[in-house]
This record gives sequence, C-alpha cells and structure tokens, in this order.
Amino acid sequence: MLSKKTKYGLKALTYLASRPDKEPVQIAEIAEHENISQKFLESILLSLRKTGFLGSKKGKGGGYYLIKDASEIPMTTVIRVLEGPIAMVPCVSLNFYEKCDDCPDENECSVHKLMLMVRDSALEVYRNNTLADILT
Amino acid sequence: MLSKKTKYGLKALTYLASRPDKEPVQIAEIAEHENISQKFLESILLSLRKTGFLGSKKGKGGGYYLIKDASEIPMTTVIRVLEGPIAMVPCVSLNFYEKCDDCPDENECSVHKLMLMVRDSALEVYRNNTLADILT
DNA sequence: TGTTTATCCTATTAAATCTATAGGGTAATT
DNA sequence: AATTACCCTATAGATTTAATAGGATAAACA
Repeated sequence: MLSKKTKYGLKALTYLASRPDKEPVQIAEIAEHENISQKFLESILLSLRKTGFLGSKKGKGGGYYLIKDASEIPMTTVIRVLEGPIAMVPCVSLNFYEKCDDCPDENECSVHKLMLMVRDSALEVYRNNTLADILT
Repeated sequence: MLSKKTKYGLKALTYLASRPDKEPVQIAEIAEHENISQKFLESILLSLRKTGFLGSKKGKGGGYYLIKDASEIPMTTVIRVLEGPIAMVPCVSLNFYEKCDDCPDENECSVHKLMLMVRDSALEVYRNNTLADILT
C-alpha cells in the first residue's frame, strides 16, 4: 500500500509542476488545494527539499518551488525518496538490498523469483515516466 | 512491502507443489523446512484451506495438500487472498475499490494515473504466472 | 528597527497494522 | 483409549504510519 506521505508528496510535486510560473508557493496553499494536513505536508516538503527536488524561500512571498523541469524528474527517484524501496522484498531490491533471515539460497526461492519479475515491471513504469508525464 | 504472511504462504504453497506425490504434509515439516514459526504458519495454512487452495487431513498421517494442480493456481488469486489488493491505492483497485477522501476527481489525479500503470504492470506478471511457474 | 510572514526542525503521541503466541478443542488413526 | 495433528479464538508485543505540538530561524517590508 502506498503511504500517505508518498501520495501527498506526489500531489504536491504535481501541483507545483502544473503552475504556469516557477514562483514560490506557500505550504498552506498546497495543503488547502490538495486536502492535506498542513503540518504533515510541511515535513514532506522539507524532505523533498533536502533530497534536491525542491527549493524554498522564507519570509513574505516565500514558499516552495521546483528546482528542475518536471520532465527531468523520473518517478524512480521520487518513489525511492518518498516511499523507499520499489521492490516488495529486500532481497530483490537494487538500492536497498538485504538478505533474508530465512532462505539459505535466493536462487532456490520462489518468492524471490516472483518478486523479481514484479520489481522489474514496476521499475519499467517508473523509469518511463517523469513528473511531467503524470500531469493531467 | 510484502507481508510475512504472504511470503510464508507462498513458500508453503511452493513446498507442497514441489512434492512428488500429493500426500498430506505436516505443518511442522513445512515450518522447519522453510524456517517459519509453526503457530504462525498454522493460521496461514488455515486461511489457505478456507479459501480453497488446500485440503487437510487430521490425525496421524495427516497434514495439508494442494487441491488443484500447481499450474491451475494463478498468482493473482494467491496474492489477493494472502496480501489483499494488488493495487497500491484503493482508487485503482479492481477487487477492493474505494474512493479517496481527498481527491474530488480521479481523472484529474496524478497519483491515480501513475498507480493505474503500476497496477497494470503488476497484474500482468501475476496473471502470467501460476504456482507451477515459480517453482525453482 | 520592529513586526509580520513563512519556512525550518525536533520531539512526541495516537492510531493502525503486522507478527507471533497462548491455550485449548476436534477429528482421525492405531 | 491413547496418540497425533489439524482447528479456532483471543490476545499481546512490536513496528510503522500519520499527525500534532511548539517553538527557532530567516526574509520582507513599513
């Protein structure tokens, strides 16, 4: 299940990307427009800034804005920052690999085999779509 | 993230499917072979029996066994029974649909648009693979 | 320079979900 | 009758997620 954090983060990025100009947008405006708890959104935008997706400006007329063009923001990196691993089990994760406690041999594991295919199919979608592609 | 329940359930089904005969296998044997808590596995196998994947036999020589041939058990149904919805958000789920509280219009939602693609790609994998296909 | 605006940051709590265990009941076999 | 092994409910512990609280910091503007 997609976390609210990821959902809200995506919505916020979309809202910023659909803006005609690149002027800073206040948290309050995004929160109201997307029906998100303002304080919760605040922490999400903060992490998106720290990971290099957003810039911010303090004081009057301040807010958040996209640093890069929406077409240069692939979904793979957005999902990994907000949601974490794309893989459903750590043993098939490219960026968050971890061995299973049980399971002596991954190559003999049916779950590994299946989840490898699922990961690849999800990865293909995320790699083929940027923020610009999911604008409505 | 895939739940342990799904992981263990899949492993148990695989273990039963890889058996040469269709004789009942005891919970204890599966639990030991797959490194699963026996009591936890017990509840998982119970639900797999109730949903029609397994048969069981009590008393000495008893245990669980596959009712159908592994090649007739599609991953879609296994995943839905063990894990729940295949979709990552309820608003794109075929079998567990639910409208989002926020989001006045699904057709205008970028998350919806993206997750629809992800669901379809996962669905294709699950539909094209039966229990027989993931045996190692 | 002081007030207002709005982001920045840490800590904490509330809620939900997942994982596992406890403890006994029931049915079949020998 | 004794043993074996599944059946079933309830509950506790652990982890994760979602949200809130409360103030610190920095920029704009009169």
